[in-house]
Amino acid sequence: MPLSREKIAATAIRLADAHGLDGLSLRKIAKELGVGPMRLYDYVGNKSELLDLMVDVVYARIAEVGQRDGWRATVLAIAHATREAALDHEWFSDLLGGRPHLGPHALAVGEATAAGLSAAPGVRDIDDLQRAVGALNAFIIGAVRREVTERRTTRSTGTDEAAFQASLGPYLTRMLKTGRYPTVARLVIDGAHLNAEETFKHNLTTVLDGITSQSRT
Amino acid sequence: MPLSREKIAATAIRLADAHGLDGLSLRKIAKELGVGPMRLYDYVGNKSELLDLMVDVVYARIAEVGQRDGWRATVLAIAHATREAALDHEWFSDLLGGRPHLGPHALAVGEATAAGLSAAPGVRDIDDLQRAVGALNAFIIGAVRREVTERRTTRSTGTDEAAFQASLGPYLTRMLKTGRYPTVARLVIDGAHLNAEETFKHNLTTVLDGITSQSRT
DNA sequence: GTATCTGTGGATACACCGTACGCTAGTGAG
DNA sequence: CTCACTAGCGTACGGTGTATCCACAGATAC
Repeated sequence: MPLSREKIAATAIRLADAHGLDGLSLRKIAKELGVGPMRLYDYVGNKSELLDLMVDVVYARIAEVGQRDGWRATVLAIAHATREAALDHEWFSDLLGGRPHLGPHALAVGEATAAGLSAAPGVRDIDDLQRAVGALNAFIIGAVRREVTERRTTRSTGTDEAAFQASLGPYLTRMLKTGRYPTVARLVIDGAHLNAEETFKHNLTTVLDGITSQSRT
Repeated sequence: MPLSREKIAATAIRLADAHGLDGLSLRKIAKELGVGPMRLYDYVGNKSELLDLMVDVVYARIAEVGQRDGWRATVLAIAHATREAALDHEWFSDLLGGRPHLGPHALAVGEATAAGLSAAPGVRDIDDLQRAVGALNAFIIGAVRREVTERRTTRSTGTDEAAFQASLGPYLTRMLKTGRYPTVARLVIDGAHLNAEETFKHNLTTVLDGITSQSRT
């Protein structure tokens, strides 16, 4: 059985997609590949390195969005591709931002993002660019993390109102009845369940508008 | 030895502060408290519940910022308190956003944030509020996660330029020499190391400005 | 006083994890 | 043929979360 980093990573991704990071172990990967667990160490130094490799494989997909017409379209495309990738590989959102991502594809995505933002109005010098990259990446990391968490919660509590009421609902209902959280109550009770993709897009635009309207502080 | 959830959580927080979440185990907590590990299960259902409890203890501290004059000052204070808490308890940034945080203190912080934002210009109805809360929380989660990651990286690679050059630097230098990442290279080589607190504040302002300048879409 | 029951808490065990290390078999060179 | 090296597997170690059982002490009933 010939092995390679790519093959190990692909198997790991498949297992993580199916079972999450908690369900991913080197033994399981090895078993899936029909080899002994220690074989994997010929190709990856340790589990952490394997996780980094998996992240970079996902970044390879994000990097495929390519150049768009104009900085804004480019940055938007990258952000949306990141979100799509995280929804397809939910474990990615658990890892995103948790370590420096320096694989070749992560660097390529970082380059495309930074190059795009460097052309944005409001970004006048290297400091501006650093702040803008930071703001955008912070938003993306946080937004996909929250969205994946919400999907997982919905999945584990049921996808309809009745199932929610049966599990998390009683506790939350009891807390909201205290009257201590009126705005949260309004959000939970009255809040339409906004379309996630449109929310992401809207808030991404909010952040970009904030970046482009920045005056020198 | 009388136990309580509070005592267990406080011990867990102390251990996690010292050793990170990877260095936290129920056995170690139990040992620190001088009891058998299974004793903890009289007070917390499982490890996951303990982590949620720890998160809510940190939120109790964030909730202490109290009301400020005006929505903006309130929201800024909460965001800064969240960052401070995450810097004091770095494991908090690993958990933030990864599960719904519904403890009483987390709800209190959520309430203060939402109530503040509901008074912001640009937030006209419940949908606007939901999007604004989402954008702000996404930013905060992402920003503290990135900042803590950067601190950890700096700590593990050394705090000066020579140590960085000795560890991560060779790989990154080699990658940047390829010429494939010119903007990233500029950021790494020319980029001043911006003050983290000021960057957070600046970018937080950017997001809030984006929120308040939103026209109906 | 003795016997029995109940509750508390520790000990043991299980299934699993990442990774160190040793051993064996096969292959190639001399 | 013998020896050395390499590839790969098996075993082991120290650790994890959590299930389960047992012993002991105290309380209660007779």
